[in-house]
Amino acid sequence: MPPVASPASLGRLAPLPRAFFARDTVTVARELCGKLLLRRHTARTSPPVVTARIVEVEAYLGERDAASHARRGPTPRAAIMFGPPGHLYVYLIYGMYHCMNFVTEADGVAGAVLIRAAEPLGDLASAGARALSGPGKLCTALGVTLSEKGADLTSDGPVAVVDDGWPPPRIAASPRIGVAYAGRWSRRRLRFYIPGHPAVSGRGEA
DNA sequence: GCCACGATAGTG
DNA sequence: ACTATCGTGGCG
Repeated sequence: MPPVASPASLGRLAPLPRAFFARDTVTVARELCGKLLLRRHTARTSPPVVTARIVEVEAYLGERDAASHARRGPTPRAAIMFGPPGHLYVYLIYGMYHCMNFVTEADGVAGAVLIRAAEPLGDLASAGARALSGPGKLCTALGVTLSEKGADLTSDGPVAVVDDGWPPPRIAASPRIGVAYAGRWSRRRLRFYIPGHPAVSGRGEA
C-alpha cells in the first residue's frame, strides 16, 4: 500500500464534485472503489477529520431494481434517492445498524451506491481499527447516523469523498449481499470491490 | 392503527 | 442457525 498524505492535507483536497455523482450508478460505484472517505466530526473530543479508503460498494438502481429502496417509488424514506446527486442517503437496518449511500444519477432519477467497506487510515488506523468491513460496522466506526441523512457530499460537510490519486490495482464484481428476496435482481453483479484487499467484507474472493 | 420485515453482525 | 431492535411501508 503506497504512502498517503497526512489526514490534515487530505482534508484540504477538494471534495468530488456533483458531476461525479450525476452519472450512471454503476459507473459511479466502480469509480468509488479506491477513493477516500472523509468524515468531519464537530465534537471537540473527536479528531476533526477521519479518513478511510473505500474498497467495497454496491450499486442500487432505480425503481426497476427489486432490491432497491427506490422500488416502491419516492416514499418518505427513499425520496432522497430520487433527488439531486451527491447527497448522503442513510437508513437504519434491523433496528440497530446504519448504512450509508451516495445518491447518484440526474435529479429526478433514482440511484444510490451503498458503501460496504473501507480501510481505516490516519487517526482511525492509529486507533487500532483493522478494517471497516460491512456497511453497519463502517457507519458505527465513523459515527454516521440518520442525523447525517441528506448531507451534501460536495461541500466540506460531515462526509465527503476525495481522490488522492491512488489507483485500485483491479476491481471485481459479484452479486450483492443480503438481497436474496429480489429474484433475478439478486443475481446481477452490482457489487464492486478491490479483490484481495483485507478490508473487503466476507470472503474478498478473487 | 397495526404488524411483518429487513441493503446486518455477533454469538452458539 | 439464532436473534437483537426499530423505522418503514403495506394493509385495513
